[in-house]
Amino acid sequence: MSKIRPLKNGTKKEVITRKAAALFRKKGYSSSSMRELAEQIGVEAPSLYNHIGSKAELLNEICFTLAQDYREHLQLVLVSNKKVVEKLEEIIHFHIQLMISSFDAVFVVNHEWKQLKDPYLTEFIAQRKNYENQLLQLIEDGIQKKELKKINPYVAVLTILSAVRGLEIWQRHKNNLPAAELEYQMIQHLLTGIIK
Amino acid sequence: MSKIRPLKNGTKKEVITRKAAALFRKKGYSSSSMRELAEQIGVEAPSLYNHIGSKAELLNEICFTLAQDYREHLQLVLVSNKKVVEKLEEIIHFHIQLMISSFDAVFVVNHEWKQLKDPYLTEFIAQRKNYENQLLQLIEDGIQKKELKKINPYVAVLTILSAVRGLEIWQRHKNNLPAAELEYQMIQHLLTGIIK
DNA sequence: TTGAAAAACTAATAAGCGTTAGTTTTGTAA
DNA sequence: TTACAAAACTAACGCTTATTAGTTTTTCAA
Repeated sequence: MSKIRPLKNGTKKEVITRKAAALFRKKGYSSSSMRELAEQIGVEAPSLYNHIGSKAELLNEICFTLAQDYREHLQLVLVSNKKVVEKLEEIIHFHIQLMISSFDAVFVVNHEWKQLKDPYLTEFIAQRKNYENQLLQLIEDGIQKKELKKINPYVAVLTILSAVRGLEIWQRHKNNLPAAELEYQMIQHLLTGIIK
Repeated sequence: MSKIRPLKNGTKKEVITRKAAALFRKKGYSSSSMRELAEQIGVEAPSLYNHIGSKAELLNEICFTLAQDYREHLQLVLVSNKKVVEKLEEIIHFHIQLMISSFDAVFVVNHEWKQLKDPYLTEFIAQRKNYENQLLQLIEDGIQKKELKKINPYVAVLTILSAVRGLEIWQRHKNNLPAAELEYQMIQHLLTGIIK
């Protein structure tokens, strides 16, 4: 067999991680075997261990790399001088873009984070809770500034996060609907409702 | 060990299925072992097979029992003489109620349906597609009757289904927010938006 | 061309899996 | 009390798992 060929600008470990994300998405983390992952790459399973430490490490990598993307973007938006509604639009936009550009990873993080082992599991939950809390504050800010209705901020965060998360279904369906149109429609729905 | 005691109005198989749903929710289907399930019930693993056929059968049972609940309720709502908006409210209401009354099962169906084996997997996907299509028609009906804005019906269905599905997070957080309040707020958000 | 490092290979291990076989215990009705 | 059926038990099978050990091949710079 030939050696694992790294893509341009990608270490071998990154290639393995990317393929792992794709496999984990299709079959789930626990149902994916290292043998199967190796086969996807064109190598025998033990060869993977020249580049990675363990199967669990792959999941850690996938989860925390993506979590950092989310956190960094949120910080950027929050410190900007925009209106609350514009900030919300930007956040939703980013979630949709990430769903498109990193579908496998987004899906795996959403579905398989529970398979993380401590201390990673605890850390992941803490980071996510923090993200939710920052969104909560943003919504409360919008209500206080009278940009938003007097809604329950917790439910608003829940609804928005759930909706963007649900985009995986749209991705899965390989729909004809273009991303820009989807994004516009979903933002409209979440911000202004559907009743005439 | 003592025999498996059926609850009032519950066969032994139902007890096992209920415990399985709880275990599958906490650990995922593939990461749950029959030995662990047996331990939860207070019995040795092989004893389970006096009551069930296989591990896969448990997942089938969980998925299709719940799917039938959804389908039956949708039929009931669709044939009623209500306005489209009222029908939507009722559907959202039912999803929330089911999330409360059958949290384990709802969660397992949402997360583990992929682990179904054919022909059950194919049948499940078909049923879900059918459910989505009926919702789509309802939304289109609402637009035509000018009850709803001229939105993209597909995105509306996606957003609504995703939002109610995301209620698992609310359930998980063991929040103080009462179900009735959550339900009212979420319906308001989904139907009328959050912008003032 | 050589030599060292990187990365592939084969073989194997220990643990865990769902499940079956065969046996013993338990519950119940006659 | 007896007898039958239900349901528990122990032991084990065949398979898959992630991972390690040890060896060979490949790559690449000197």
